[in-house]
Amino acid sequence: MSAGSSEDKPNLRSIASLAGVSHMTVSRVLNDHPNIRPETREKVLRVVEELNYQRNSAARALATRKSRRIGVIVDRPVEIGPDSTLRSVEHAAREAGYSVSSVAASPDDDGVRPREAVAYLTAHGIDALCVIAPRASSVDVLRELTEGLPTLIVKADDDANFLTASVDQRLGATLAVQHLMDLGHREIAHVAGPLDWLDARARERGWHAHLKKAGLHIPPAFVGDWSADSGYEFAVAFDELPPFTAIFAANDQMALGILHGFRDRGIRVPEDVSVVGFDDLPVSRHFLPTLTTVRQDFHALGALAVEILVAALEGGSTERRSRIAPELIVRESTAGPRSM
Amino acid sequence: MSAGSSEDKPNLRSIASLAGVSHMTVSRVLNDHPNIRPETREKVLRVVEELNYQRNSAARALATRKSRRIGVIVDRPVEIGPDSTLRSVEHAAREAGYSVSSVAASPDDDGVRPREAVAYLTAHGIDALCVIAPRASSVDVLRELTEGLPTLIVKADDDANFLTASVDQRLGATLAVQHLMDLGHREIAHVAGPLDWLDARARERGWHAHLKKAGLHIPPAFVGDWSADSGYEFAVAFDELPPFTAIFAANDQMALGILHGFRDRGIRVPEDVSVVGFDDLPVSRHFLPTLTTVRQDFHALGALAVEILVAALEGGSTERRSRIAPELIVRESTAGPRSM
DNA sequence: CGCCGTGACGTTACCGGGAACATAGCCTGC
DNA sequence: GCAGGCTATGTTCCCGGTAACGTCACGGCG
Repeated sequence: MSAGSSEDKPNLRSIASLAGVSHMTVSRVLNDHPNIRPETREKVLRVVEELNYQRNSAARALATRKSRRIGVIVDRPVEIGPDSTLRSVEHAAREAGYSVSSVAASPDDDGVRPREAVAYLTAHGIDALCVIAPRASSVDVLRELTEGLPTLIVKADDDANFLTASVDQRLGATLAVQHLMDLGHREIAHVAGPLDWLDARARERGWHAHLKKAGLHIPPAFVGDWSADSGYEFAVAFDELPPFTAIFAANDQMALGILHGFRDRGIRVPEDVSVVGFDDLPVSRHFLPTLTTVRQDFHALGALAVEILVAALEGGSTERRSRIAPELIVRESTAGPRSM
Repeated sequence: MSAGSSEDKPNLRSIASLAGVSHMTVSRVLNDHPNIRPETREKVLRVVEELNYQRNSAARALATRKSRRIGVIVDRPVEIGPDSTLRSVEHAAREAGYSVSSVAASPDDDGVRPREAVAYLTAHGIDALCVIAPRASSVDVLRELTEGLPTLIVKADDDANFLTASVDQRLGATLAVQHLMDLGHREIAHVAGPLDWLDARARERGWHAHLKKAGLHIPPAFVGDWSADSGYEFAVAFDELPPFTAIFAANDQMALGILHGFRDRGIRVPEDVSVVGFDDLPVSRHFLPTLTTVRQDFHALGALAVEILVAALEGGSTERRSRIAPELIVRESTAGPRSM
């Protein structure tokens, strides 16, 4: 907004001169030192605000000999979904001589708030950004926030603003639906994730498109929230046999909830209804019945993301996107339809 | 080992003077510049080696204007076990104005190698260290590696060298065993995690001690590897009804594998055998049967760990350790013994 | 034989903050 | 009326690296 003022990032000195004080005064204001006149403080803070100044954490760390960073060692993390992608991003980054700072959604809030997350990360100094399991709304916000910051988003669609890498979600959905069709199912429902999530959307579209191509009836998708609880809720909504013979669930957790809900309703899987999940969690092969699902190679995905990012950072960015093929894993939860 | 040489950490200049060159030459050697005579390079590297010199990443970042750090945003991570502790450590650290660098075991290797992990973390500059889900052997190695680095280990026993925080594992085991005893069980088996893991050991000891206190028979514990697969293997080892009426599994994943294995063997849960898990994963309430388990508040644990660490870093370390109480969650997988 | 290019370093000036010390105005007390 | 002590601010130097440029010896060449 402000007419082309600063070429480079502002620093202590530049705001000091704009505020008409010395850089130490600015430093003191920022560090909440006492003995600063309120009016001076305000004057400084106004300039800080206006230039959107952020302290350089490296310089600070150098001067104070404190990094304000805590190292964490986690032995035997559980490898599930986006978490395992993060794990392998960290691993691959470490191999490439990079370190990783991550911001994850906590169970309390309703997802990461991209604005805060980016602010936090850039404040601590990053050369590149990687976004895992994004929502469409987040991507829109990121578009403006990541100006000049090499950014990779784990999503399938190409994007002029971002690097991308992904497992082919539509293909995964197609594999699941095709498997059910091969078994003879013609009424195939879908329990989707929240459709603001790109992965949820891609899986829903894959399901929809493949049914359409086969000329089958397309029921409305039920939209869950990724949790097993939401799968359970879906399943217990049917007193009698439901109006379909198979379900494609957008992830394994919801599929598990469905198995549970159906059992509570006396609906048998796979005799009455077949269920397919998505992800192939390490535990899914032990669900009862064991779960037919679409395996994603999260590990390869994380490694690929880092490879692309590092290439963009260091070399002439060769590839801007890449896609990994998922794989159908057939287990007990799917069989021919009851009417056969 | 080397007789008290350096007071402070070595830096480029100190190496340079010891090697009889200028600091720029050292810098060039370290950065693999051409135009360095092999003998000079070796001379420098020898000193670097001897002083165990590590570049200061903050200074480097300041000079190069590159942090070699990748920011990652993960939306909707799965909240399971140690992973969720890490999540809340990150969250709490962020709130306290700290950032986090983590090293996690990857599925390929056999756990984090503490020496490499600490080297990596210190190379990137950390003020403190937090170790989650540690093995006894790791703790021993860390003892010598973390000299002068405030370190918190998530473990129950007090330790003169480290800060500690934990969920009370023995109490958790006691709750599980007591619950089974209350139901009338007198033959209570245990499927343990690898006993090098402190948590596994604490749970095994809790089980053992509580059986002993009640004067019950103490069968040898079966040692799994935390995975559902290992629980399955345990369960399918019995053709007939097993020689116990209840099992306390050291985590929910192994419990799930046990449920699966018993179903494959035609052993009913809870009619033939009761099963109790540990952790209360979000999915455990949807296992079939739904799993009775011991809930750990991983979130509180992570927050507590950071609180203690930050207190140690900033204030006069008030508390050096703290313990959180677990909670028994009763579901379908436990009932009175078959002989009743 | 003097010129110039190049290899192998050394010197100096930064990067962007903060600690320590210096300074200038003002109030207080004797 | 002035020493002494605050308060609010400025100066200088330093943190530990790296970039840019300077220096010096050596060797080929016209």
